[in-house]
Amino acid sequence: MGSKDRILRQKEETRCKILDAAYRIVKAEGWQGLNMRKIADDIEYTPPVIYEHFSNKDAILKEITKKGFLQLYNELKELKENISDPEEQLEAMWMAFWNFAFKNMEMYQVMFGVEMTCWLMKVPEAELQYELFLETIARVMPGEPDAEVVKQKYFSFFSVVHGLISINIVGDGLGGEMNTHILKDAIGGIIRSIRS
Amino acid sequence: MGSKDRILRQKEETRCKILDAAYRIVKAEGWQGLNMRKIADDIEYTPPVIYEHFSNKDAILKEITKKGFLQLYNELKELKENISDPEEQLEAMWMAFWNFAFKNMEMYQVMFGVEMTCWLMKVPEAELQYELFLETIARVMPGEPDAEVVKQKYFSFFSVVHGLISINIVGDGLGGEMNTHILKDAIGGIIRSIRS
DNA sequence: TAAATAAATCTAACAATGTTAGGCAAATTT
DNA sequence: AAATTTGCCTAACATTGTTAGATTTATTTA
Repeated sequence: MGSKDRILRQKEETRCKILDAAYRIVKAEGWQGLNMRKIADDIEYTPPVIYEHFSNKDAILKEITKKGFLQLYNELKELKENISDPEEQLEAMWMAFWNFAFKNMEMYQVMFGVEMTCWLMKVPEAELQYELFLETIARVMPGEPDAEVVKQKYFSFFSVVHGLISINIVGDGLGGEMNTHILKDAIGGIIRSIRS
Repeated sequence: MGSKDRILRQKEETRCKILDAAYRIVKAEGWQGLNMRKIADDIEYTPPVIYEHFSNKDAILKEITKKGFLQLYNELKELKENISDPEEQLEAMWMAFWNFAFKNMEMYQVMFGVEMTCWLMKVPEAELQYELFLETIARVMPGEPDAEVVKQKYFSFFSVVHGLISINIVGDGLGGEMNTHILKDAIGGIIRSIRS
C-alpha cells in the first residue's frame, strides 16, 4: 500500500505549484498583483485548497523568501569555492549579491523590504549569506579580527550595496556606468581599508 | 459676504485634519494600521467626506510624503545657512538626514520605500533635498566638478546612509556605536575622497 | 464487494477595506 | 419664501484574505 507515498508526493507537488504560481504572478505583476484567487486559478483549484498547504498568505511569502535566501547563499557559496584569493572572492561575492538583486528583483524586495514587507529577520535562512560574508571578510582582514569589527565591516559593505540597489529599484535606475562606478569605488574602498 | 472665505478656510482645515489624523494613526500603528475608516473616526466624519478632500488614499500618502520632503529640506537648509565650512556642512547634513529618518521613521519609510510604497519619484518636492546636497558636494570638490561626478558622489553618500537606515528599520538595529562607526567612517571616507 | 470512513475539493459566505451612489438636510442664493 | 447648492450620511459594491460546511471522491474496513 504505497498510496501514502503517492499522496504525500502529490501534496508536496501541489505545495510547490502554489509557490511557483505565486512567484510567477509576482514576476509578471509585482507584489501588489498577487492574491490568493490568482494563485488558485493558476494551480486550477479553488482558494481554500491553498490553505491546506499554507496557513495563510504570509506563510507563502515566508516560504518564497526562504527559497530566495537559499538561492543567494548557493550562488555565493559557489563563488567562494571557485575563487581562492580572499579579496577577489569578497568583491566577486558582493557583485554576485548585486546581480542577484536585479536578476531576482521581486525576490530581493521581499527579502530586504524594498517597497514590500520584509522577511529578513523572520527567516533563519537569511543567516547563511551573512555568515558567508563574515567569514570572507575575516579572511581579508589581517590577524584574528574581533567579531564585532568584522560585523561592522559587513554592514559597511551591505549598506552601500543595499542602498544602491534600493535606489535603483524604487527610482528610474542610475544608469550602468554610474552604478558600476559607485559600486566598485565603494567595495574597493572598503576592501582597501580593511586589508592591512 | 465673506462666507466664501470662511468656507474655504474650513475646507482647508478639514483637509489638514485628515492629513494630521492619518499621520497620527501611522505613528501609533504603522502604515498597515492606517485605513480610511480610522481617519474618518478621528476627524469625526464618515469616510465619504474624506473623498471630498482627496481623490483616494494614495493622494493622502502623497501629500504626507510631500510634507515630509519639505520638512527634510527645511532642516537641511537651516544647517546649510548656519555652517560655513563646506565639509562640516556636508557631514552635518548627512547626520541630519540620518536623524530625520529615526525621528520620523514612518515618514522616512514612505519617502524612500522602506517596507512601504515609495513616493520618492512621484513628488517633485523630493528634488529639493537632492539639489541641496548636490550644491554642497560641489562646494567641497575642488574646481568646477562635472555635474555627473557630483551626482555620482551624491549617490555614494545616499547609498550608505540609506542602506544603513534601512537595515536599522527592518532589523533589530545595530546598536548606537556600530551605527555611528559605520556612518562616520563612510561619510568621512567619501568626503576625504572628494576634497582634493 | 458494499458500507463506513476519511480525504479532497467545492460553494458560499464573512470580515476588512477602498470607494461610490444616492438621498436628506442644512446653508446659501435668488 | 422658493430654489439651489453644499455638506454629510447611509447603504452599498468590489476586492481580497479567510473560514464553515456541504459534497464529492478516494480509501479502508467488514
